[in-house]
Amino acid sequence: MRLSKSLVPTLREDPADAEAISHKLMLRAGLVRQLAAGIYVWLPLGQRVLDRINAIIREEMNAIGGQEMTMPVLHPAEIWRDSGRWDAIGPEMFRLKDRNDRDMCLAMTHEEVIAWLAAREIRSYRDLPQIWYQIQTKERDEARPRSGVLRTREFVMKDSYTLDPDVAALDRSYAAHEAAYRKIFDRCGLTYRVVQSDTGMMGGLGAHEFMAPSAAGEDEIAICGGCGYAANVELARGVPEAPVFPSWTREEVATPNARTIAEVAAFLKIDPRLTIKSLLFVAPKAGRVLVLVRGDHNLHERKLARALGEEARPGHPEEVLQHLNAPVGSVGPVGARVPILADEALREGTYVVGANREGFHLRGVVPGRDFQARFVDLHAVAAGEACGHCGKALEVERVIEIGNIFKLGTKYSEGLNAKYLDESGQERPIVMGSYGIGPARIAATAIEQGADADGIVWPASIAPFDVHIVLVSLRDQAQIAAAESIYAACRAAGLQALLDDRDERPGVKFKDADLLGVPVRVTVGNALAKEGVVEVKERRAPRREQRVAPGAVVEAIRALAR
RNA sequence: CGGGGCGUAGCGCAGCCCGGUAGCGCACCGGACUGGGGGUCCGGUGGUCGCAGGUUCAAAUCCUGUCGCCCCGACCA
Repeated sequence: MRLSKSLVPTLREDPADAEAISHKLMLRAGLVRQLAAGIYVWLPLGQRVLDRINAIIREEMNAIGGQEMTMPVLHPAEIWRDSGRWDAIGPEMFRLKDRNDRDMCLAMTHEEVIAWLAAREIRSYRDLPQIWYQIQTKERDEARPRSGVLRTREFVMKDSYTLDPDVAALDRSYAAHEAAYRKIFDRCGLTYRVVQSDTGMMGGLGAHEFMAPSAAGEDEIAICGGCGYAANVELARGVPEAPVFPSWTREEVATPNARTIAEVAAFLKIDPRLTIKSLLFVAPKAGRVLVLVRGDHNLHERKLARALGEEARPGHPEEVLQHLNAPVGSVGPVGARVPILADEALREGTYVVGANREGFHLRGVVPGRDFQARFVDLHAVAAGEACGHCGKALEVERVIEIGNIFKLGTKYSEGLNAKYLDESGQERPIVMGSYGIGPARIAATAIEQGADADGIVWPASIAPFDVHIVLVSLRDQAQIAAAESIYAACRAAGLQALLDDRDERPGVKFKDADLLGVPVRVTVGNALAKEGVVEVKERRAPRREQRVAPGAVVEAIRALAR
């Protein structure tokens, strides 16, 4: 590709709207442009990166027997009603009506279509297993699109779906996907971990996520250096260190104007770990619940939802006053006339809690003796807590979710009547799995993990080009001739080549070359006239460089790649 | 949905508090010089100041409403 004739709109300055490194660089390097919140145009260079990522995905999916297909983006409501998700999903689904006033929606994902198709085409155990996949656009009206292409409302996703006769076969399909995913992310040059993840409110038989460490990530995982335990913090259990409990006798103490844990602890001159945080939640079915975590801990609302079996919302201050007869800052479990859910860290010990009386707390409260509660894991795991398996300290790391694998089970096959006849002629539901990868997230993650102060540093496997040829001066006929011959030679050798043949000053060209991050740069400049050589230099530190005759460039590039 | 911030030329920003000719840098166009890390000089093009109302002799500036975008949180089956 010739830069002089291409749309590669590089930006000298950071765009005002971008925060994440990958977001800034994808805009500056001319990979993408934003059309609206969470909706992006992929420009030619960005498209090339996506194409290479998708090619890798296709190879590895085909290698485990995956069959690619194309599915509709526009769906009838009917199949979503059959699975129960038409009503279960809220405003995140784009909904519309056709000219005959029929309910339609835009595809957020394709379990329903797969199950619909399986219901029609799969009859016998002889038809199983199957792996079907697609690389297609999905639409989700995200509450908050953010971080460039990391979280968008319209995005391309590789989704595959497995159809198996039973759970044992599902386990094999699942393992095949995990192995394929490792190959895909390895080939894309990413650093990542595989962690246990939440199966969510919709159930499922198990799930893992592929998580790439990055400051731009939206998720956190807990990892153990000792035994290798790794899980999303939505799920991760840590054992916090217990404080030394004083031998308090139970008594009411005045705590004027002390409402927050920090204020109460400071006023009583005690460790915040000796206090209990009491939060009123309201759930649709369970009703009001008082939720307790240790003073220094934060409630993880996802864990609460799992414990309750439904989503709960924090109670309003008026509700707290009405049901507990105390303002928010003085609420506690003793004498509370609502069910109590307490974090496991509170099983042992003696604590300070709100007295349900404004301006007072109770000191010396013993869970189990002074109030009854159901104990479950509720607190968000923090770095330094002990691993539940081996006792070593856990680390907490910010990550980007680049892929997930999920054992669905029979939820969708039952809803959409996808059944088969087994060897004994018995009708049974197909057991499904679903497996996603976000190609745009792979691109953004590669930038997050590889970029330096000068710009993008692409992994060679997914770079938009293999070689970036900088023709320094258009006024030197010898340079032009050499650059053209190198460009032709690279292409003949099967290398994707970008030729910077713009009439720009050298500094501009070098800056742009660094910004674009193509793995190898070939500079055709002064050294040609002086010494008859061009420079072949790698983008990634330590930026090794070779000076070779124009005819030896392809060989030199190959040598650098080794 | 809650909290915060921002909409002024293609991009990055100043001007707004205190109403009175719409500015700067980069980019772009023409010219000259220059030519290995975003070069210099000269001359230009380009803006209904997000939109709609209102106040005023006069609104980018004050008031009301509205739309859009970003960040934090909630949400992400």
